[in-house]
Amino acid sequence: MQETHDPSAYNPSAVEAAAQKFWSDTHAFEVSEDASRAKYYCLSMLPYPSGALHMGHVRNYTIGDVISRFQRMQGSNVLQPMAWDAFGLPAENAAIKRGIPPAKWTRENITHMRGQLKAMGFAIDWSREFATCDPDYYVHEQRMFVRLFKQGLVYRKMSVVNWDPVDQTVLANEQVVDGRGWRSGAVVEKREIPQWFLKITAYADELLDGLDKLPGWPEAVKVMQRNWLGRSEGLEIRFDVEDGGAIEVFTTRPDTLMGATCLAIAAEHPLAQEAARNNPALQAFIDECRKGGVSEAELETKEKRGIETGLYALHPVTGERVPIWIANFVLMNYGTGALMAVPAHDQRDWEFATKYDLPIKMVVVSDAVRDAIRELGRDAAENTDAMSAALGQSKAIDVVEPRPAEDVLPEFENSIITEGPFLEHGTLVNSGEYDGMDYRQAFDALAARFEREGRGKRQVNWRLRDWGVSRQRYWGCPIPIIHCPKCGAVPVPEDQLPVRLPEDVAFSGVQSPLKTDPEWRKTTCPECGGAAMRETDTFDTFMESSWYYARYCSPGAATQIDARANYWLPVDQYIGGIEHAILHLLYFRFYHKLLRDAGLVHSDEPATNLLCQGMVVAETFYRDSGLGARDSEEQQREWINPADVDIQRDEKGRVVGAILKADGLPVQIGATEKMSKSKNNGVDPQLMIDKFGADTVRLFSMFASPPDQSLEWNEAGVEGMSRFLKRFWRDVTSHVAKPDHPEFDPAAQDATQKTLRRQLHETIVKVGDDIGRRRNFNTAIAALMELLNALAKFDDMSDNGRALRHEVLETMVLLLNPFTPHASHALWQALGHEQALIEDVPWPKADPAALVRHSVTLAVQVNGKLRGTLEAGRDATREQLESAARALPGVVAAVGDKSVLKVVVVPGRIVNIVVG
RNA sequence: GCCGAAGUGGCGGAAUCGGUAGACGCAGCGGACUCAAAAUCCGCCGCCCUUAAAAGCGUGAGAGUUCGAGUCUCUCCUUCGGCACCA
Repeated sequence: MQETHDPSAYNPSAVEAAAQKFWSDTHAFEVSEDASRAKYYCLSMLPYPSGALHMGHVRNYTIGDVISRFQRMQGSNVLQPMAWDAFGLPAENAAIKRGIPPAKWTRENITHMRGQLKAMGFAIDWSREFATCDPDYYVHEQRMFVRLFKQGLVYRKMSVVNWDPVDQTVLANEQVVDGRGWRSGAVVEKREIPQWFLKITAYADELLDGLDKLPGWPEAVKVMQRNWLGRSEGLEIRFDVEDGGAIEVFTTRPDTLMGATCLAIAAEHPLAQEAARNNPALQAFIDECRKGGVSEAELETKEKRGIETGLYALHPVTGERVPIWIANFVLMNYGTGALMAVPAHDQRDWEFATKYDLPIKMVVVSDAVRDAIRELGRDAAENTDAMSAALGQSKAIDVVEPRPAEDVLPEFENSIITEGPFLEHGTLVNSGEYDGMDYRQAFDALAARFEREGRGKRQVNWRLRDWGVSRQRYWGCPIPIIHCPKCGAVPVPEDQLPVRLPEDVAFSGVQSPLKTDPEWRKTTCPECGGAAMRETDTFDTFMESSWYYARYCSPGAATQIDARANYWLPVDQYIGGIEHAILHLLYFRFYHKLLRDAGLVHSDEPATNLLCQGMVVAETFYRDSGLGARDSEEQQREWINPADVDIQRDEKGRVVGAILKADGLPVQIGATEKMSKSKNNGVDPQLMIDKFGADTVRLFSMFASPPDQSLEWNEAGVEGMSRFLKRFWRDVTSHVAKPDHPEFDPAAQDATQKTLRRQLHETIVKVGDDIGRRRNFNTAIAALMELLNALAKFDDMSDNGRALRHEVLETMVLLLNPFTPHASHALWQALGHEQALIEDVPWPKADPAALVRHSVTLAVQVNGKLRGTLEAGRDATREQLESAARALPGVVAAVGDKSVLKVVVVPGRIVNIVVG
């Protein structure tokens, strides 16, 4: 390589190795509690050790590192830790595929990926590292579970899972593809098995209210969590069943009760089971409902189907007979597993009623319809137009002929809705004594009535369900429970924890070794001493990732966490993928409240600021592989890695095609998608580090897009970053090679020097604001590039000019440090500093005198269109600005002989002349 | 199906509080240097019409609010993330 011939050229691998060695030798990132300094806890979501670092990791941890190093330069005591989310399904899959035990596979991956993270130069305190599969870690999780068990926050109940009837195993939702098991291809069934649950619903109110105390979290995440929690106020109402028994329904719209034309119950509802006993058609329908997976996406996109049971309930107000149906869209685990269908006022009920020809009865109307009805009551014939208009608004039928109100009204009330339901709140009609009431009045009146009659009550329902933590898998934390035939489920006593997961197992099949090994589970009951069996299920891996952030703060503690945690917590900045917006971040918040209620932490929320990064995407390329036409589109394509493709362009630079480097023949260009194995569009960070150096990779991943948007990997763009760094390196090294110069003298500066120095100090302000407040790293880097471009045009070799160049370069080394810490470390030394940059060199401060501007450029518009610009003093009056604007040639031409109607003057920004 | 987000030049993106649309980078084009290439440096670069200038058009589509809309409101389209056992 040419660089090696020029000693002043930038050599990233040598620069980075030297900087990393220095940081490691000086333990630069190992921190401890120090009450005299402001703490800053910067946390990135811990990686799953899948084998190798991917670009998503690079992006995530670079964001965290930029913020960490920036905060350190602000004088904070910064903690940035790292660990491994080591339990999980992929290790089992790898074990099946390659015959390696999950523990071995996982630990080898960790070793490899740790080396890759170190090569990126992240300012991580490695002394706090752990893996969640370490018994030293999960023992605390087991203890916590036992404590919660004793507090009644843990319970066991039957719960539905995906069952593969061929492999005889439980499948994760991910392993169900189009309703079939991914390995066996068998149609998946729903099966109920006993599982352990954590009572997260006991904290539902607090999880909801807490969102209002998190101004540093993205609004989108808070909205998603709010909707997920799904608090709704309604009425629980009992419908008596004609031949005995009763069905409880929950509704948020009791005002539509008179419009209920059917009850729908879940297939798993006891009444459905009962009705099917002597009815083969019902049983067949229920069996049909058992087919397919349990994921909500699958259930909700299924065709809405139902079957009449032949049973009738009695309407709680009118006493009318209401048919009872079994419907596949009623969820047994939400509300009561039964609902009243009001087709006129609910989208799904409307579709169901239309499909099965059930009556649709309108009982709520809009204000416009209400007014029309009132008008009609006075004089029907003359108000048909108003009626039509109102009916149109409520999507109801047309009224053709003027007719008396007494004819029109009943028809209107019963016939509504050829297009769809009326979903808004309104005024009740066709509801007997409740006619004329609004939503709130009807709600209160019916609630009072049912509470008096003992037929119903006000009820707050949540969409949130308790957290099912049982997994029928091997590679996870064992659930510390012993099943005794006499004493039932008994928690493992403290002194017998941890229940260790055996790691030296033969893992060849789909079954968990814990379940197939007849010896492992044998134990004695802690209560009666009799023979008993261990629980063979393991925890959901979200259990481990729900409290790791707290463990970092108490390395080596004998308890789960100790007092040191309250120095660091809450996390000041949490960073991770937007895909974790709901589940992980909700469990994370929940577990923090559990730790708080155990007296271990003092805060209510685990993290004050949250940044959700977007995905890393890349172009895809493929060839049709010519398999059979019956195969799906995906299977017919052979995906080609972007590294193996050359792009072809026309003379304007537009992409016209792509060819495979190997054979020179064309390939198809696909969509730009998330990097994945299946689309073969992943770019290996290691190759990029080897080719360009970690600083360039860091710089590009921060420059290509703002952190919350998706990032498109593009190697030509990486080369651009490499050019910038090389240029900067050369500028600094050639500057320091020249003779010394005196201090910069502001009193002696000329106009060009003043302009450059103002840009320098504006850049200090902007970069600090972009990193510290806006978290827009791309624009911070753009501003630094602009400054370097300006410096390239500055060829002043006078003493003052050289002194200013020194100030610019030295400041840029510091401003770039969060992004390119290795190069900055080396260049700081090159600039002659004894002290290493990491040894708490502070962030530069802008000089207010350098920032002063004496004039501003204003845009001048005529009727909102730009017709010129105006250079004006900061203190110019509105009148001065207006007359100067009106004198501009472009303005004179645009105004012509039209009359000026209005002039809008916004000092410092714009003059807009409105003519007519 | 439900919840959330995003759509701006050939491409990634900028425009921070409703005030000059396209900063910065990539790609492309032209030039300098070189025996030549690479690297580097300089210049041009939204579309349309044009010798040029000027005008006109332009932020997914359609409407609205405003002196002024990429930005606010409504409707729609497309793409992406999540949907409780992938992590």
